[in-house]
Amino acid sequence: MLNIEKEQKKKGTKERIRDVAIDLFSQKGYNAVSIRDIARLVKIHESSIYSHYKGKEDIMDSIITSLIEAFNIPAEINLGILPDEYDPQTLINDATMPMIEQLKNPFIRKIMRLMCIELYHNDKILDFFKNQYIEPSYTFWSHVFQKMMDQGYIREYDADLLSREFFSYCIYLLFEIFLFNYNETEYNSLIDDIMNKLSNHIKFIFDMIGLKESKD
Amino acid sequence: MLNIEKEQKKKGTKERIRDVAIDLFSQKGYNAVSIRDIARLVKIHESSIYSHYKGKEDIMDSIITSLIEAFNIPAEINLGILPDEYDPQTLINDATMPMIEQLKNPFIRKIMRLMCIELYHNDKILDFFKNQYIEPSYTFWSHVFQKMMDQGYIREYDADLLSREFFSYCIYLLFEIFLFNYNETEYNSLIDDIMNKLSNHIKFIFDMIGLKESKD
DNA sequence: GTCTATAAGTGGATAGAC
DNA sequence: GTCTATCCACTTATAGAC
Repeated sequence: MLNIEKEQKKKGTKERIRDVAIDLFSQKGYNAVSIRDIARLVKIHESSIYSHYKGKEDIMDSIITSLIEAFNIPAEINLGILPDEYDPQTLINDATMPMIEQLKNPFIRKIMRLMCIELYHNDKILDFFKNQYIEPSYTFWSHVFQKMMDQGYIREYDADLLSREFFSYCIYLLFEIFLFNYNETEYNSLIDDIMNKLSNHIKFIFDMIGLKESKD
Repeated sequence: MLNIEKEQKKKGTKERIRDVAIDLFSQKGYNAVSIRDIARLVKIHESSIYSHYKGKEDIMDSIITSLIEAFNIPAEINLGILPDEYDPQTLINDATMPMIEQLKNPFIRKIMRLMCIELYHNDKILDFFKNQYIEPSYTFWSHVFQKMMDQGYIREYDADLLSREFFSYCIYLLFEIFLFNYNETEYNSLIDDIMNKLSNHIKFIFDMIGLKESKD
């Protein structure tokens, strides 16, 4: 029992260190934050951090693991989630909603912001972003558009190009939010703004690629 | 005469410091580079740097001035450069060519990379990027598309939205190049890749917004 | 303008008492 | 597991000799 208590206390501090580190790293960037800054906010001595982590980089590695878990992207794309009969616009809305939902979670916001900020400086983040986030998304959307074409919902067009046209804008929005329009205190209006822009983008794509008049 | 010689020598060192700083900052980021790193490469003592700049931040400020000068964006948009009769695709190509040309200049590449990397960490860069680069570009392209509509080259559509659809992708490409696909040693194939993607994007926009069959 | 010398501070990290 | 004490490498920056 006493061991379990100790274990929980230990685990608690370790997580507090990680959470404070996420706060600081996502605000100031990895390089601008010191072990001492973290220790000060956790309210333990800086040397105590080394009882939980090997060092500063070890904390960052632990955060990156959280990042990967938070996104939890399946290795293989499950296209079974796409019903055979479905209104394209609704489908896209449903598929982009998780992105909006993620933005409402402050932990995810911090961790996404950290990802954007440290993308260039951290090889592990870069690898995750390129190979586990961007690339599978392009593949996913390519399949979605191909399916829509096969079912006659949209005009025939290169599915990979369509996927790029659609999803590149989503990544652009990611950078717009976290690199050059970030305001944690007003994230509600920020989310409204993003939803509005995303909605306009989807509207544009379907105004252009939809069947409408041209089918007759 | 002797004064001029001294002046030139002084100016030479000052510029060498700035150039080395651009190299290092754009590779490692501002925080990861020390005055000593710069002095070592310029082959002067670190203290000598303070004869030319007030300190590290002063060097960065000087670089930001170069950045602003390099882009040299006019305060007011000159739509006179747009001829009245012009093939839309060619017009867009001509207007995007300067972007490609800029990428061929190694100095501009470094300074753009630095801009992307330090966007979040540096308020002056952020201000330049948002207010002097992004915003005027959106306005410019909005006017271009409006003019095309007025002349009947493209379908009627919200010009601001079209501008966003077109130019957001350009900014996305900027980040793709400098944040997550950068390779200075193979920048030739990189430029080919960018030209290809940009060309596909322009093709997409005009496949969608062009008159073609629908006018008949 | 460049150097030496040095100040004064911050950084990450470890040893050992409790 | 947390603390005190300490190390030492590295940082920006200045004063003053040449």
